[in-house]
Amino acid sequence: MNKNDRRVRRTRGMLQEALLHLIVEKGYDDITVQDIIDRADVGRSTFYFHFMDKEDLLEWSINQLRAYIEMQQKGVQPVVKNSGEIQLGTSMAMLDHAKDHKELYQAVTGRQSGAVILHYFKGMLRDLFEDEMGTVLTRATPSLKIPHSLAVDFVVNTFWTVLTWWMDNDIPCSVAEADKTFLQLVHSGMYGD
Amino acid sequence: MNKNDRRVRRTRGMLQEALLHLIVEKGYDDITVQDIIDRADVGRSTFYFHFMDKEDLLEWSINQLRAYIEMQQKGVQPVVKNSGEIQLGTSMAMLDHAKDHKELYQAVTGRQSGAVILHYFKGMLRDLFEDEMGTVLTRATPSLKIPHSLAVDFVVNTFWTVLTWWMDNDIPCSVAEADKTFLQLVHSGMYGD
DNA sequence: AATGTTCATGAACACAGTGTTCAATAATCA
DNA sequence: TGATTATTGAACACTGTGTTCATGAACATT
Repeated sequence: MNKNDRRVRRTRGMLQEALLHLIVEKGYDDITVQDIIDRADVGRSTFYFHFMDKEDLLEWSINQLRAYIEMQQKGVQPVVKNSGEIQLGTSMAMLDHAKDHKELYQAVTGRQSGAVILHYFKGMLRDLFEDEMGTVLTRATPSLKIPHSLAVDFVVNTFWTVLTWWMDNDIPCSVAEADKTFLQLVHSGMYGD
Repeated sequence: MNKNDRRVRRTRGMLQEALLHLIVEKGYDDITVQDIIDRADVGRSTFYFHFMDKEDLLEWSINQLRAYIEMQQKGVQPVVKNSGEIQLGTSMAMLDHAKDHKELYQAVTGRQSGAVILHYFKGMLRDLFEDEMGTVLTRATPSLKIPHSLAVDFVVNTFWTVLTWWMDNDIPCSVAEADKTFLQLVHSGMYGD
């Protein structure tokens, strides 16, 4: 299968678009392969020619997003200011993207979501944050008390918490403010500083 | 349907036990109703006489757990020490329970889990923590910068992070130490204090 | 111990969704 | 243009769901 064939690009594009729209409409878990091919107007056998199943299509779609975020993220170098404040590219890039695709992110962070989609999404976040933290953490603080793996999990889950909260409540809160809240929680918790 | 009928208690008990064992064996999502009734050795129609579906049985089971934890938790009053340290009953009670049912908690926190089970589990955590925090937060700090709903989410997710990390890595770390780590992250983040 | 009530059983059923196969057709590439 | 490669749709076997119903078993009560 030649991925540069115009037909292939077209088919995969339509399937991905159908998936994303359906996630917004009914949540990932309730989607059936039938729904996807109906919406994309693609033959059943065609779907299985490209992807093993629904999950395979999701994984591919998430990887497309990952590539995009990685591109955006490279613009912002992770920084540790003198004041102790941290700045990360990943969180800003993700929040920006979330702002531009609010419906999708509301669906992914909301109750309608699914275990699988969460798994892949958080997996992506983990990779992205771990990259940056490798740089920041060693530079910023040899005095970190908790294990590295727990630190990464903590950052990922705190980001997820803020993202979910930001998406759920229609709060007139800018990307910068959301990012600041995230960094504050990670850095100093609810009371520290 | 009389819930005190010995037959009812027996049937529901067998179904719950089957569910929990199957969660450990293959993860919630992969379980079918067929699996449950096979393992419980209960008729198909009997299952549907008691529960609407797999999810209904799960919800009932989680509520059983909630009742148990609430009982345990009441032993420990939430405290704010002079040093600023916090002490919560919920986290200790949960960690204790997790220690005694490690296989189950590993299955629930692990990759094999499911969206539905996470939803109910975190819902339970949210209720329990919110109760305690209503007391602690108002008493401890009028200077909390983030909204209350975000604070509760943050506590729940941070607890989930620590619990998951504790279950995943077979670290020889006591309940008290895990609880301390959790409280530190919530209170002061990774760097604060 | 007998009785009326309630629960448990298992087989049968219609239904929805999955993933595969195959021969025919249409679009693409070079 | 001709060879290649993707797409199509219908048919198929399969797995699991949730319901129904007549029969049998366990229960509480007197």
